[in-house]
Amino acid sequence: METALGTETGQVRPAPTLEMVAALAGVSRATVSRVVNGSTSVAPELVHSVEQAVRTLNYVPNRAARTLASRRTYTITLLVPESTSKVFADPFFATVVEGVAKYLNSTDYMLNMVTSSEANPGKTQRYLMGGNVDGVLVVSHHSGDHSWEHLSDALPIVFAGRPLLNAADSYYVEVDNEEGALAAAERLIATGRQNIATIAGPQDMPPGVDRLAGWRAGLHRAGLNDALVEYGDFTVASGAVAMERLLARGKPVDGVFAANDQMAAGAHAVILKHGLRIPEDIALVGFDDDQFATGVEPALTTVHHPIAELGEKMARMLVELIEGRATERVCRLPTSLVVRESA
Amino acid sequence: METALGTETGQVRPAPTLEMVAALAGVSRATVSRVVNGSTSVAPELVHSVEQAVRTLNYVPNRAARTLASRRTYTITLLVPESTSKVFADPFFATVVEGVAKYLNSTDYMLNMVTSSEANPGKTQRYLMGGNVDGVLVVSHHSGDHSWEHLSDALPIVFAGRPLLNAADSYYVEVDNEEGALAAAERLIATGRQNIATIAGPQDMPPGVDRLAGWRAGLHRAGLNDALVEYGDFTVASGAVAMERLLARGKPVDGVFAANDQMAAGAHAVILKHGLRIPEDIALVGFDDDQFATGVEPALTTVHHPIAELGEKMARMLVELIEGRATERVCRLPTSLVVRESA
DNA sequence: TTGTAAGCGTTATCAA
DNA sequence: TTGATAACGCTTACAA
Repeated sequence: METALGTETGQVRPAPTLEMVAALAGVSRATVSRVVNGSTSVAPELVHSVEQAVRTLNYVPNRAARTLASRRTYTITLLVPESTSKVFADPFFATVVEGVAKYLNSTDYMLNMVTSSEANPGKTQRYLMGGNVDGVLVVSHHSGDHSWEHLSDALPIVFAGRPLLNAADSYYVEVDNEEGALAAAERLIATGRQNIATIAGPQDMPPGVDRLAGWRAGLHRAGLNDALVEYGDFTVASGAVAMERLLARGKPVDGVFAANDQMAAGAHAVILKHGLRIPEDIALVGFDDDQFATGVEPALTTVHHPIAELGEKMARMLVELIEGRATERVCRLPTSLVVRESA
Repeated sequence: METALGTETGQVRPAPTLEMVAALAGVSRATVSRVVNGSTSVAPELVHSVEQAVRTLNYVPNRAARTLASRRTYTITLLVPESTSKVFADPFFATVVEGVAKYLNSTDYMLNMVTSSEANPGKTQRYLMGGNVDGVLVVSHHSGDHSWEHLSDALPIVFAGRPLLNAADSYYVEVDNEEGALAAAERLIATGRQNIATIAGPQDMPPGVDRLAGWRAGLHRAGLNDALVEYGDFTVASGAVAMERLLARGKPVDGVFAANDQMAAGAHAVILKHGLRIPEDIALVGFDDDQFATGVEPALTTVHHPIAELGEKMARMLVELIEGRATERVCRLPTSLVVRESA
């Protein structure tokens, strides 16, 4: 019968086992295991014949058996905070995953995604703590969810971005926000601006804090006043509102650094709406170098945020942690200024 | 020493085993296993005491052991075609994943992502065929990559969208493209349009074909001429070009159905550029209901494509297949017309 | 309905 | 350097 029953879909031939390889190569299973795992202490000729056997049998080790015996899973979990069920649509998240996947592809580790489900809050926890995973990657961009920071007691774990809590003993990768913001301020200064404002991000998020600090540092170096500060929440709308407030102060403004491109885009629209020119009247620099930077006209000069690299680096650090190799606890990725038309 | 060496980060207490549960509950391991797996033939009181023990021990089954013994992995792979390393940034893909993850969260299955790496073409294949996975989900949106269609001989596999090859014996979920396009045409007709054009998608992709057919069906029912057809490749730019050609024909056009919102957005810009009004002079209907539909002004009337549901349904079908429960071979999701301003 | 015991395919320990 | 052999934690006949 040609129904939809899945019964017939199982593997046709059972996968070859280590034992079959051993038989074919005329050695013990232990030796095959050694060869497969790259142990050095095997005679070259045996290595050769084992490899031969592996190839002709098309042998591939059974992960479950290997995990059971070695107590290593070769699995890395990407933990997706439930808060945003829309995370996947977030280009930041997507790009981090891309980087993670890219690096992991060069290793033996598999990536598995778990979204901590609202339906079953403890399930994720038990899964992670239950020895089903070698390590965890946490990506909670611009979010207040820090519920997983304690996990690090039980499992190697690397965060995307400096965690709010326990930053002192967490492993994480972040972009050098302060340096990037400094470069942005310096660009504004280099183009001759004297009255430079910033639209800062939330001060309860590390990127918000660091980017403001970088901007301040730049202005101080040039001996400029750093009083022109308005705050937003990283959304386009908040950037527009902040820009309106900046203009409403009645003080001269000829340069603005927005702490991300979305807020810059909001400011951008407001500036034009007021009949001012970019960059002639007001120069504008953003941060992130995402689609919002090129989605406006004139396009934004901005600070490039190497997101895919961040993902790659996270994965690399986690693997090093898992394998007990020394690794730095925090990695700060360099930024670069992308000069377009707005400044 | 407080170095970065991962050695110290392992689990503190070893996870409780089935055997410990059995001891605590005063039954055999077999009985615990039966209870944990929901087997019916266990005395209620034993069920109770086992569940109690499970809870107090916070027992969670070891996946590797379970897999090894049962030869079932409880793992589903999301296969990401290598062609696009940027898939993750594709909102279609992201939304499908969201739906998949949502459904899988209600099951025992874990989701694991593999991007078939260019570096190691056979690796993915061996992994999938090596009994490491119970089933595969393939998402290759708008892509010509059909390299995995043969996998279905060895493994349950469900496709997102009707596969180009072997559609007759593949399992897949697709939106009802034809019905959606028909509804779009009918909307145009209902608003009194007489000269209705379409910007069709590539005719070597099922959605391209089906949406054109649906549009034709609508026009035929109303006794209208279906000669106004131009083709695009689902990009904004191609939509603009197609619209220019439509206008250049010199024939009256008062309604346009674009086979996706991106092409509609391209057409949208061209129509306005020609000094024509939307919808007064030309009514415009898109397909997909994505960000491009609301990103233009006036916003697009369009056909809603339930992408997250598509992901959910795919996962559900795959699990049914894996577990040998009957499931339909193809699922066609209904669409709905979203009326905004453009028609 | 319950328990016993034999695997499942590796890795790891320990002798040789 | 190599090979027996005992785990690893669970499922599943088969017996009771």
